[in-house]
Amino acid sequence: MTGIRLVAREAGVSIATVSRVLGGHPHASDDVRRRVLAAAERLHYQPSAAARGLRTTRTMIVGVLVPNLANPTVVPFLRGVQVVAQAQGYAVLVADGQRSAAVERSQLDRLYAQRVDALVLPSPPGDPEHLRELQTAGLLVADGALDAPAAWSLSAIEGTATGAACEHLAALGHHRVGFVARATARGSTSGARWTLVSAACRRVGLHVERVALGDPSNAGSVALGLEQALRRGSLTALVCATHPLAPPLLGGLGAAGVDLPGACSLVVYGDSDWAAAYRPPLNVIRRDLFGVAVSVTERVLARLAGSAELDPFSPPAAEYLVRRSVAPPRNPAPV
Amino acid sequence: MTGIRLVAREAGVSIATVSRVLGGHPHASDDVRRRVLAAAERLHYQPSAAARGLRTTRTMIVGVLVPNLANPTVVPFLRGVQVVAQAQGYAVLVADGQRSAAVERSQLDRLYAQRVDALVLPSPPGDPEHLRELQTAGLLVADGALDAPAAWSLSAIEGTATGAACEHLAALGHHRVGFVARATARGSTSGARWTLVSAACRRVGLHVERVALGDPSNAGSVALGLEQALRRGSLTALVCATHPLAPPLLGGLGAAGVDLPGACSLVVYGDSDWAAAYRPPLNVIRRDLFGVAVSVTERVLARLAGSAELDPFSPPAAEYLVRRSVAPPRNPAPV
DNA sequence: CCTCAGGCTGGAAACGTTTTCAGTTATACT
DNA sequence: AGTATAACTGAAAACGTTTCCAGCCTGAGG
Repeated sequence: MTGIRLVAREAGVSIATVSRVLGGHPHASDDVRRRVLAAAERLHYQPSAAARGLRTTRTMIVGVLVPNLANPTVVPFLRGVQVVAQAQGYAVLVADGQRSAAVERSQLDRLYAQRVDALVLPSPPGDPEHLRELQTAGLLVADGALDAPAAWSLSAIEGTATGAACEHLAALGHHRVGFVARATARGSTSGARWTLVSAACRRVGLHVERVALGDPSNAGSVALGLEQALRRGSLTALVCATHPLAPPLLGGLGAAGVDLPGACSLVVYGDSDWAAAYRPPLNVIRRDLFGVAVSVTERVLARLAGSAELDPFSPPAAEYLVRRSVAPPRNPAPV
Repeated sequence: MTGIRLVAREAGVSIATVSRVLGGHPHASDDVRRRVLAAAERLHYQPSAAARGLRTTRTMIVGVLVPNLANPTVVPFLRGVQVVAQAQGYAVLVADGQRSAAVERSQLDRLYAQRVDALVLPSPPGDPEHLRELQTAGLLVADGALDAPAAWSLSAIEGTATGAACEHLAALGHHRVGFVARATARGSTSGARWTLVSAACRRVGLHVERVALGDPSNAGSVALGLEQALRRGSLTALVCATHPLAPPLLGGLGAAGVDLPGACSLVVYGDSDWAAAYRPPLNVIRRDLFGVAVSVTERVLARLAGSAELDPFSPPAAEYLVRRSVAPPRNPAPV
């Protein structure tokens, strides 16, 4: 004898009654209600989510699939999902794509097998086709995750901020800037940003070239590579393609003895507490990922609750924050 | 007609057979096996985890309860749990205590309701009693989460590293150090570390006093408070109680124009990429939270799989990493 | 040719809920 | 007082699996 049946016996009623009073449904005499509540309390009864889910086809779980948990950037997003899910009584199942489209697919399948009530993603998945299949199979997918080219694309979100940053650089007299990304830039993010940056630079008459960061775990090699790149390209400013790349980049700069922002200005994509506290405080292009997660999750849960169709969500634009890591170049090139 | 039944019809067999071949059980003719596999594939069949869990009493979910998701410290832990869980076919349910014992309790209940196969925590919960109840109710709790006073306590893990840091400070000629924590130090972590630090300081003959960091979001006020505290106490070194506190602390130091490490040395609890790349690189006391998460999760899953009882796990000791944020005091106090 | 064994297969129960439907009792009218 | 209505309660079905058990069929050995 287990679960609800045990409570029923303890309270001297039927399981139907127990279910009703615990479910807050009407039609239960005060006497019975008291007895049931007491019994449930005494037995520490917690209805099995599996059984309930089976019956109701509602699991009260929202799934999150992140491309790569090792990237701290996703944490604010995760937290945003957490707070609204938790507030509305949902649990959160986190799956990690581990940078691999294959892993991502298998995780998607797992999420689907768990019949999560809704799925939210911080960015479009590597394999949109697969996701679309699951969606037609009934998976409720949050806003935008499928429509990369639309409002969600980085170009829409980070376009103007990127433009502002490049204008800033140009206005101060910079002429040649480097775009720092991993040597093997497999992330779609880096790629999209490269497009953004090169377009913006062209617009304001800045020369831009890619600078590969070697093995980020080896400060010495990073320093060497960086130094050469700066000299060879006579670059006076750097744009860091992703936030996690900033620490190794800064480490390399430090090891190479490059003065920041004197010898080289820096703008990095993504913000964080430490970026604001760095010496000098870093100029960044910031997205409010927490806010986005909150809105998106709220919206998908509302849709789940059957609220009317809402107009498509457009995430807030990123902003360019000027702090102290950008300065005029030491030797302005002649016009 | 749904789920397995649909597949069964499509393949022209009974649901029992479908279940068997999909479950990899023996006794299935090649012909049937092929048909079933094909049908399952065609229909994108994914068994409902709820139904399966109901029947097998295994949910293939491991729960993680973190005290506060906003603290980036937990991310490596989370990731550790993720990689081993994922590798062994488990999904991960993340619950956030949001710094509140009450929330934590309700989240624990939710986790229990979901019948997670195992629960792992980065640190003992605020209300061990409640957890213990759930444990007797059948929740499998990972190593150590319940026995705060034993091997898991911070004093066991961070004791010697703390000692090393204090000795280092003393050896360089420091006499008076400040312990920086939030004004309202509600976290048990800060408290435990204060005990640790004051004991270690006493042992090596260092004076130590608490320094409250005002509102971390206001760099000006932090700077002011810090400056006063340093002067009034004639402190020449600071220990930062928690990692998330370091950025505001550094920001304040910067705003106050305090030279690091010239005018003031600094040791912070917890490590991260940026701490190593800071200028100067920070001396830290580091725990390998990722490694701990991996071991702990592996162990609890092994236990779940019915492997023999293992000897209790003792997490690896923290280490004191000396980088460049500690230097001799500018004006060594007279002996 | 008959029997027996053993490999395959299907029927049906069970897992713990929620919910419908019908039944029972009490209450309020006429 | 009789009846209709409402309030409350319980029996039972259903959700989608897994698994036990029994039955069937095939092949082999006598």
